[in-house]
Amino acid sequence: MPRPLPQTFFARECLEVAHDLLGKLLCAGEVILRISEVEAYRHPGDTANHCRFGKTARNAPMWGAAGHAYVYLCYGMHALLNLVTDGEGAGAAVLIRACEPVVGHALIAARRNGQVAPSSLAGPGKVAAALGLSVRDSGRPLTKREGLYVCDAPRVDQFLIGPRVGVDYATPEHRDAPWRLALPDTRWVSQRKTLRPWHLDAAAFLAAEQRVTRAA
DNA sequence: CACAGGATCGTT
DNA sequence: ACGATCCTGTGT
Repeated sequence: MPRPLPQTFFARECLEVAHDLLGKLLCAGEVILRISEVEAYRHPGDTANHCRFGKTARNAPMWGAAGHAYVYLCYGMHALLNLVTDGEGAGAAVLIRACEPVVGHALIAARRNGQVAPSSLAGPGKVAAALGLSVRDSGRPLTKREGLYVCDAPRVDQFLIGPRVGVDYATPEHRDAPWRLALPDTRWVSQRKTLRPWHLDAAAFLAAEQRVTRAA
């Protein structure tokens, strides 16, 4: 049986963790999903970040230690799953936007209108629904062999990048930042049109974007 | 396949 | 008021 990734995996810079999460396995009870699309919500200076106005009851888990879930309700009806990164007090997390089904198709279908197709797992609200998560799960640790946890899988070198979805309220710099990452060659992604291939290696991408962070 | 519109509620 | 959204219906 797979073993949960340790807290040290999550306790790194948000965008680096976001890239590393592509292809990893998300496990919750009888369901296992392969992560195919993520978004990085970085330091509090990121004006798209829920932590941009400081600590509140809702976003408290995001300000805590890495390796915990931050689940919140969007548009009054959708639970969205984030994995907290960086160090305590950073206020950074990775939003899980899409996954491929691996194990538990019947249960996934039952939670997703009876269907398991790309359109039923591409979108952050759909992923949380397929995993059976709700806002009650916010703040739970990701490092125990129970509840929700992440298992290792090979790191991907080829990936797509693009702007994050639905953050028009942020400053232009953060609205346009390519902090949305996805697997190439999979149908299990949302909003593919605004994604483009990154042709250099991952280290070059991370180095360029870390520079943006430091300048901000 | 692309778009428009409604659902629905915690947070600010 | 307003979302880090989804589903359904309509029209190509």
